[in-house]
Amino acid sequence: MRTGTSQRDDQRQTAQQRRKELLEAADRVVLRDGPEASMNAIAAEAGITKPILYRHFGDKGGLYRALAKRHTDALLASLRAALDAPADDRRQRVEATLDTYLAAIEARPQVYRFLMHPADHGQPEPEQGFDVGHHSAPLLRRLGEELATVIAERLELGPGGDEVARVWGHGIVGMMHAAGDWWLRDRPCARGQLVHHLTDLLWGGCRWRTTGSAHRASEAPAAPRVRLAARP
Amino acid sequence: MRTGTSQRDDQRQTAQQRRKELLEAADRVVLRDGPEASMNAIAAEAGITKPILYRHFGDKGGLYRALAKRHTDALLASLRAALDAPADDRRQRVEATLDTYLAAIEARPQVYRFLMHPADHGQPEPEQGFDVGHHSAPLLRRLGEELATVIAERLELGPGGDEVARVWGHGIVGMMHAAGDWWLRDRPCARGQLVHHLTDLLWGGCRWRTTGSAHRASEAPAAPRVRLAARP
DNA sequence: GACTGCTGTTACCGCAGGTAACAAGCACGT
DNA sequence: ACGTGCTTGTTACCTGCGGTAACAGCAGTC
Repeated sequence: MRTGTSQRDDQRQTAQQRRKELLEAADRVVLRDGPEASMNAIAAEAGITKPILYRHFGDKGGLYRALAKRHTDALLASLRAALDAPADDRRQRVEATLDTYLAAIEARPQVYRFLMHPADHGQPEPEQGFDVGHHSAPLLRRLGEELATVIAERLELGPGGDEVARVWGHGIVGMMHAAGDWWLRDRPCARGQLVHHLTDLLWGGCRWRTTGSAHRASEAPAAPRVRLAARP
Repeated sequence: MRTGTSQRDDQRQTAQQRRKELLEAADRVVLRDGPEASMNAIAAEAGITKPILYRHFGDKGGLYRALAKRHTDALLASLRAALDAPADDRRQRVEATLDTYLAAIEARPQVYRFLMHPADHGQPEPEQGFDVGHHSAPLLRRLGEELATVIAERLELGPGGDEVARVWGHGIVGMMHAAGDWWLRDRPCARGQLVHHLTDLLWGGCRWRTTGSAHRASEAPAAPRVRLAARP
């Protein structure tokens, strides 16, 4: 066994390499055909047959998990960078982070679709694909938890602050996701606009400026004006 | 054959009635077996066979769409009620709405799972089910648009306000959804707590109280203290 | 040469969604 | 009475998917 560098290591290395190749092939297929790509298609793209895929990744979930991890890690890294980047104030940092996320999903919507809605049962029905929906994906969880720790670090929330931070983390991530998802489809405005609107919301936008129809006019003390005019 | 209950009566019923019965049967199955219920199972529960289901609903998506519409409409109605209910201030109304949503998904998680993540491929793997995710479902879109109109009505946002309202609508709904999804699984706190934390967030919570680690200490002017201690 | 561990294959299973094709009951217009 | 047509139901099948034997080569090691 232990003789020299050995065949075992070589084998493992080639196995890793092979795995990487397979992942890249899978990536290509998923990006081309969408998340509903079949194992057969992926195997064909890789120039092999199904059982090999299963030997490497166990089952379809395993493959998709591995595939998702790469993209998730990449996205998370850039988000962390934006979150840690120097900025004049927190608002700028928040805007930068939101913008990073939105830029990512804008640049590679296919990847985004795969990470978020991998179960879309194909686009044979380009109509009002009801899809019966699907749900939020572990990526969102990871993002939520990640953001929660950052919030807990950065804001001093006192006792019970961890709980608050987690709620806020998941809430903010959900806001970002839903708004991004909707924006990506309807494209109602420029990215920068969306970022500003979302930051306004996070900055308590829906707190001020009540209309007369509400019971008490304004409970906002010295409300810092909401910015909503179009910006250059 | 196998008249079972009452074939004669069934025969007399109109297509609409039959459809309703089928939907109710499907509902039962989905609530029992989860969203991955097969057409065969649903047909069996209804005491008939597959082709009939297909005649009534076209395909599985049609059935699920019809099924989802009922629950969606119901949920939406109660949300609208909460949103329109009399309250002392807007914060109370927001809290009531959030609480209504969370109470609904808490009371009937199966329905919620069906509406939001109907594609969950079963729970044969209670482990770290990566699931590869799924996505947000039209219900969220509908909620987002709905809330957007309410926001546009209730807050006077000036020119371009409709755009802001839509962004906020979808953002808030996403926040609610993601936080609820996470909360429903981890149950880290009582529902009321979650509601308060989320409202704090919406009220601009993440704006104040920066820690020293950040670059500039505090840009919050006369920060109204964030409420986060446990409340009765 | 026998053994091991990897690569790869073909051929199959079970089950899902979905679709003929055909059989029965009832309502008619003649 | 009769056929015609509609609806409701059936059985039996197709396709394609995820997943799994079982077997065939081809290293290097003892």
